[in-house]
Order: sequence, then C-alpha cells, then structure tokens
Amino acid sequence: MYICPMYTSELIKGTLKTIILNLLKERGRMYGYEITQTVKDMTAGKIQITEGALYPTLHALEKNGELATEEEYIGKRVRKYYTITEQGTQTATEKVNEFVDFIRTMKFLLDIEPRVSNA
Amino acid sequence: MYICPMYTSELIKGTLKTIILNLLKERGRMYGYEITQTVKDMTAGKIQITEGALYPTLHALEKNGELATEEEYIGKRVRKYYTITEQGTQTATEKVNEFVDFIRTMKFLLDIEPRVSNA
DNA sequence: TGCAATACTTAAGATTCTTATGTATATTTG
DNA sequence: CAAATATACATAAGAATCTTAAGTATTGCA
Repeated sequence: MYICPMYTSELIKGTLKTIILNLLKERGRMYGYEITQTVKDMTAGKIQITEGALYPTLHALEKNGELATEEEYIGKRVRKYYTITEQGTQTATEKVNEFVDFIRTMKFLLDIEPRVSNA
Repeated sequence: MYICPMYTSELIKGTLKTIILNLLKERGRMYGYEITQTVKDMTAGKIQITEGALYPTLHALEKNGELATEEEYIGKRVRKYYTITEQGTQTATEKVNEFVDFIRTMKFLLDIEPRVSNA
C-alpha cells in the first residue's frame, strides 16, 4: 500500500467547496478553524486546508447564499459559526454526486480497477 | 445513478498530467490530438481535454524529461508523437498511486462508503 | 512570561486551467 | 467541386483557485 504524507496541492484543488459543504451538511454547525482541524484529523494530515484558502472560500459560499453565519464570543474572542442553507445542502449533494461519478470515470480511465460491469 | 454531462473544470484540474502520463504508459505512443479523442471516447465526453490545456502540458512534460517526441509526416501535415521516458513511467506510477490514496481519503471524508476496515 | 495554539482577515504571487486566436492540411458532404 | 467539418499543431490573454506571507489579537501552558 502506498503511503503519502500530504497530497500535492493540485489534487485537492477543486474539492475544497465540496469538502466544506459536505462537512457542514453532516455536522450542522462549525467555525473555520474547526473545519481545518477536523479535516486534518480525519485525513491523518493528508489534507491540510490552509487559512488563505479556507476563509476566502467560506466568504464566497456565504455571499452565494450557501452558508449562513452567526458570531459568538468565546471570552473576548469572536468566533464565526457557519451553518449550511437549504441551497447549500442541495449544492453539497450535487457536488458529492459529481465527485463520485468523477471517481468512477477516473478509475476506468486510469485502469485502476477491473471493469466489473457497466452498472 | 447520477448522470453528468461534463465535469466542472475544477475537478479535472490537477489530474491532467496523471491522465496523460498513464495513457502513454499503457498505450506506448500517441500524438496530442489522439490523446484528447481517446480520453473523450473513454469517458463518454465527460472529460474533454482542451487544446489550450493539452499542448502546454505536453511541452512541460517533455521539457521535464518525462516525455520524448518524434515528428512524423502524414502527407504534408506534421504529427508529433509522444512516448514516455523511464522517468515518466516512474512519475506515472507515483501519480496514480497518489490518486488512488486520495480517492480513499476523500471517500472517507465525504462519507461516501461505509468504512469497512482501516486496511 | 514567553511560546504555541486558537481564530480571523486579506494581499501578492504561482499554477493551471478556459477561451480565443492563428495557421494549415485533410476529408466529407451537399 | 466548393464549403463545412475534422484533423493537428501552437500560443497568448484572462479567470479561477490555491500557496505563501503578513497582520491582528486572544488564550492556554510550561
């Protein structure tokens, strides 16, 4: 089995929105820093979302109506919680479906799996 | 099952080199236009490599010593055949392995599959 | 008390793609 | 047989998305 320390940035490119939307769809409510840490933990450090990539993406998703925010004070520090909207939930489903289909196509194209059937 | 006409460009981003190298590794000798058509056919049009993306990538791979070229005349028209080098073969294997690992990680992260084991 | 972790923001630069344009030959079709 | 389409290459401008970097400030720990 191939072990890799961290994926080349090209690979993760294009999946960031999918990851964020899906995580918020399944977990309900999260703040930015929490997202980076959760993804890092769940992937054993293989996917590390940088802050420079995360926050602009969160802002874009909010502006687009797929996420909503509520600020909360933890002591003196602001924390911005994100929740997914109805529209965001729909987008999340679509993006995951597209990704699943993409994986199937790539597996065939790269000849990774024996082609079982056309189902 | 989800049917999609063509993937959003973000998804394919980052897999172009992997696709090209692997195809040349398995098929031996191909020219640029042939690569675009083969990928289009194999993916039922879901992945369409544009020429603006293909040729610069081929040139970069050649410059990097992963591909070698030989020109051939088909009538009056030049055709540039690409073959993979030893170094390119190694890179192809690495990139495919990384992609397979990436798929596994993403499936877990997106909760697409039931987690069977940690193998 | 100083360093690491938490928590957010934004700007500059790199990479990789799309879109567009250019050139030219070969084939098909009305 | 002329026009449209397909084949075949190349490259430049612009868009999108990420990395790197720099800034600000609070909190926890050794």
